[in-house]
Amino acid sequence: MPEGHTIHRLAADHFERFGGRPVRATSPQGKFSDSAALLDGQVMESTEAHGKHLFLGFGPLGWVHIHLGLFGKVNFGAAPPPPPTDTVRLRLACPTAYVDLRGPTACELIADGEKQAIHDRLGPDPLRADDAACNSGGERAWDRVSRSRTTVAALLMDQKIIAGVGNVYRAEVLFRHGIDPYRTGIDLRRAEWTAIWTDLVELMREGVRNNRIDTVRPEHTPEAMGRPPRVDDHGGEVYVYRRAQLPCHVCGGEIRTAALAARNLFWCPSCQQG
DNA sequence: GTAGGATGCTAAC
DNA sequence: TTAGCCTCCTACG
Repeated sequence: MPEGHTIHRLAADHFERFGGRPVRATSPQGKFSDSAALLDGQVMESTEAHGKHLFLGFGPLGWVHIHLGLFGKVNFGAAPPPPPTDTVRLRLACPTAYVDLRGPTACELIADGEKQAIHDRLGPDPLRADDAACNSGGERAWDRVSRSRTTVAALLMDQKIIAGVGNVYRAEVLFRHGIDPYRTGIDLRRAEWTAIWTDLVELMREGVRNNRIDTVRPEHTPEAMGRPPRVDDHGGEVYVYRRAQLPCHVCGGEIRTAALAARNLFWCPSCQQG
């Protein structure tokens, strides 16, 4: 689930249900009990996302900083909440709704300064308004990308360079621009990077709206290509992600996979030669 | 029932 | 580069 679009969506969903109201906070699993006791009865004043980091603002008390990691899950429901299972790290509840957090890499109560330190070590986020505006984030990322001998596939996953992109968006955006994932940053042209950045802004915004990742252009949908309808098993329509050894939707060639920076990379060698 | 993998990241070597 | 963290789901006996 969790790439940047998921986290921005979670920020909005938390605020919609709990924003401006006092919440009940518990940690059935126990690992967040002390902080939950402090939060209990406090007002959630704001919510915010930067890359894959979620911040729930509780005024002078500080922020709940949540990072889902690979396994973390968030589940919203309508009141009354069912009895929590023992894996629930944090449950927040108000008279109308509740939310359960399970398996996060991080769930901690932090102060303003600690929150700022997290922002400082993250790169620009295509989903943050000031980064998207006038391509300012894209330009900032280009400063680093254009000087790097690292592959573009690895750069896209580096949260210091660009925040919020995960394994699905990296594979898909490279396919959409016909870029060989093994090209290095220093070898990319500025126009290619600008196209990647502006595409990510659009794709990820749509990801927030739909709460899933769809990357297939209208002219390549099964209907447009005269092929039977399909469902990718992670819930969105994509070109290459987790489609190893299947035929490319565009050229029919075989999608390849390889380990890169401890993650599975997927690409179409014939469509991505640029 | 069990093993293994997954849209992530960090610390330690 | 690797191990470790945390949970859920699928594939396989």
